[in-house]
Formats: sequence, structure tokens, C-alpha cells
Amino acid sequence: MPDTPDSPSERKRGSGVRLVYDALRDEILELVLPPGTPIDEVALAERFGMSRTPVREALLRLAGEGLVETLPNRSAIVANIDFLNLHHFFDAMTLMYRVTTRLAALNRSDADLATIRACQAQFAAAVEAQDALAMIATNRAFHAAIADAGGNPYYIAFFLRVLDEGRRLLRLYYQSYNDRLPQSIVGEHEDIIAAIEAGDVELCDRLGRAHADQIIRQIQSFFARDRREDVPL
Amino acid sequence: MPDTPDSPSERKRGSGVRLVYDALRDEILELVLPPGTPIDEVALAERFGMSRTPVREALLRLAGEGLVETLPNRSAIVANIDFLNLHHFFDAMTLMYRVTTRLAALNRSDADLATIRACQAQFAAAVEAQDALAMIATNRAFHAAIADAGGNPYYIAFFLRVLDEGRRLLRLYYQSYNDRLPQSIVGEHEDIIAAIEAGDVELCDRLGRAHADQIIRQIQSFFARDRREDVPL
DNA sequence: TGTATTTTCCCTGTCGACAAAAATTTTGAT
DNA sequence: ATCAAAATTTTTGTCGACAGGGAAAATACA
Repeated sequence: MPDTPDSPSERKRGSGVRLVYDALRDEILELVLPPGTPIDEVALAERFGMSRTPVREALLRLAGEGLVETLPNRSAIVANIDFLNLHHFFDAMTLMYRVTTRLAALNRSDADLATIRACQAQFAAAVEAQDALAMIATNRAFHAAIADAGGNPYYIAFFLRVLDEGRRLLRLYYQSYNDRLPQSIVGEHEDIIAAIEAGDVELCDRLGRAHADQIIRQIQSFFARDRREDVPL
Repeated sequence: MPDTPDSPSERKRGSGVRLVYDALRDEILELVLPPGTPIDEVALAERFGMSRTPVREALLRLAGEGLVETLPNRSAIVANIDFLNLHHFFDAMTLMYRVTTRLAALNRSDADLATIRACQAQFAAAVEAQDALAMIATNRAFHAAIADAGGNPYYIAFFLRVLDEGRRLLRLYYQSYNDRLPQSIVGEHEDIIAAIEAGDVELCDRLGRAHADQIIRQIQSFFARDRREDVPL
């Protein structure tokens, strides 16, 4: 149990919130805590050996990022996934894939390219190892690095939120389908890197859009197939 | 003094945070609290007749929206405006003007159009009255209504953040230039409404971009002129 | 036995207090 | 008089406790 520290009171002054924030965030994004799960403040406080105050602070930050929903006078719950309005999410994801990749082609530095390549190497390693969780996390890091290369802090912040939401969706997908992996994604990433390095804005736009379409098609086919299987014999 | 309620303890259970949150937010967006102003928790607590806890909660929410910056173990301050990277803000604003207006042309309902027209009427009234603060607030409401008509919650949330940042910039502009008002904005708004009603996506895109360019040019000329005046004789 | 009402219990929202960290002032030495 | 070090003050981060609200449980009634 890595959660309970050996000496509960021997913690640095501002680190308690970060601790529970990071833990909760990971568990939400990896669906350890499924959407709708009620979050008990006292349970968390006991689990991390601290008072309710820093727990509440962490929950507020998560609520600000849309990962938990706080009902007045009632327990906070893990934010639900709005399956009926997924197309809105797909729209936003496609737009931000395109915009961030375009900007990266314009503003990338050598250090940015090195970081992007390192993320891509980690992603390829995760695909090779058939590690679905690592794939999801490294894919997010890859696109976050591209957004960083673009340099627009507004786009970066918004894109991170969209990517986090997508991380939950992908986790749902991979945990249901025995971690089947799309090899083509690795190649698409390589093409994107090449286009960014070449500074080809229009090519980056097309590749970003195609990449988004690819992921969206996978998610959509997953939900469509899931619906068919729900039909009783 | 509308802040201090008559009976401090006669307040509904969850309304304390909303109270100080709304008040702080307005004062930040209208530059009553200029960027960099330190925020004293105990002063706010005394001002609103409550404990530090709800004040802290409101500050956390504002920090999550990027309106205040919290330094560890030090006083929180009103978020600074990054004048050196304004072009990033302009990029984001232009993109969201275009995207939300396009989407509104696709998804607008009659109720949406009525809301948009109502906002435009309020904006025109503010221009007529030469009320700069009302102009800024109603302009924001106008574009927020367009985003609502589009219906994409991701775009709506992001656009609201961008609009709030722009509200601070515009406030800076108008309070310096004796509230001189650009009449052309009213006409541009009318054109946008007509394009949305006609469902002309491409026209909405062009108008949204032109509208953003117009506002950006105003802000840029303001800063350019300000810089010239800084040259000593 | 099923439903409406009351009671109990659990959980959140708020408060006052204390401890740690930073800012400020005071003290001391050269 | 100037600068460094120590003491004081101020302010934040955390804690335990209490009160209010809602939900579940218990009771009453048809």
C-alpha cells in the first residue's frame, strides 16, 4: 500500500493536496474510479492520513478541471461521460489535433522535437509491450508535447482537458477489447513528426485531422459493436 | 455597502462561496482589482462576515479558472496579463470566434436566435449610452450566446475563459481612452446574426474572423500608441 | 402488506484555533 | 552608518469540532 506514508505528520507543508490530487486524478483517468462513483471525504482523509481540508481542496481542483462533479450538500461523484454528446467531444478533439499540430510546425525548436521523439519512443515501446495503460498515457504525452511545441498556453490548457477526457474513453475501449492495439497509430505519429520537422503546416493539418478521424472511428466502432452485442437472442 | 449582509449568520448553507466568488470575479474582470493585487484571506473573510474556509474555496475556484495565481505559503494575487504573449491570446480568440459562429449557423434554434438578439439589443443600448462597462459585459454575453447556440460544451467552456481574459484587456483599453466606442462593432454584430440565421457557415467564418481582427487591431493600436507616449522628451 | 410519516444517522459546509513559513522589524557587530 | 543575524509579526496550511441537510431506517396507519 503506497498510499499510507510511514509518518503521517512528517509531510511537507503544501504537499498533502498534491498527493491526493495526483492519486485521485490517476484513478479517475484510468477508470479505477468509474464515472458516477461517490467520493467520500472522510474515507479519503483516513486513507491518506490527513484532515478533510486538503482532501476538499484537491476535490475542488478536480472539480475545476471537470473530473468530479460536486452536488450541494451531497457527496461529490466522479464526472460522468456524456455518451449521447460524444460528437461534440470528437469535434473538439479534431479541432485541437489540427490546431496544435499546425502550430508545432510553425514554432517547433530542436528541443521540442527531441521531446516529441522521446514521447513517441515511449509510445512505440508501450505498443510493443502490448501495455494498454502505458499506450494511453504515452499517447497523451505525445500530443501534449506537440501542443507544448506550438507554445500557445490557451491551446495547451484546453487541449490537455480534451486529452484527459479522451484518456477515459480510450481506457474504456481498451479494457473491454482485450487490449487490441492499432499498429497504424505508430506510423501516423511518425508521419506527424516528419511533417512538424519539415514545417509543413498544411500537411500537419491533414495528418492531424486524419489521426483524429482514425481514433474517432475506433471509438465509434467500439460503441456500435457494443450496442449490437446488447441485442438479446 | 451591499457586501455586508444584515445578519451574517442568516445565510443559506452553500451560498457563502458563491457570494465571494461572484464578487471577486467581477472585481477582477472589471479591473477593480488590478493584476498583481495581493488577496488577503482574512480581510475578505471579515468583509463578507464569514470564516476563511469559504473564502479559500472561492479563491481555489478562481485559481482553477486562471483568474488568480496562488503562490505556495504566500498570498494569492490577481492573475497577471501576459502582454508579451498577447498574440497567443489573439490566435485563440480568433479561432474561437470563427468556430463558435460556424457552429451556431449549423445548430441554432429559434430560441437561440432570440437570446442572441436580446444580447445584441443590450449591447446596442450600452453603445448608445456610452457605458463602457456595460458594453464590455454585453459584448461578452452576445458571443457567449452564440457559443451556446452552437451547443458544444467544450467550446463553450473554453470560449468563456478566452472571453473573460479579453474582458480584462478591453477594460484596460476603455478605461484609458475615455470610453471612445467603435460604432462599427454594432453593425458587425448585426451581420453575424443575419449569417447565423441564414445558416451560412462560410460567411459566419469570414465574419467571425473579421470581427476578431477588428477587436485585435483596436487593442494593438492602443498598445502601440501607449508605447510611443512612453518615450520621454 | 404496502405506503406515508417520523426519526435517526451519516456526510457535508463552516468555524475557530494552532503550527509552519515568509515577511518585517529589531538587535548587534564591524 | 551599514550590513548581517536574530526575534517578532503576519499570513497561510492544516486540524478537530460542530451544525445543517439529505438519505436511509424505523414507525405508524390503512
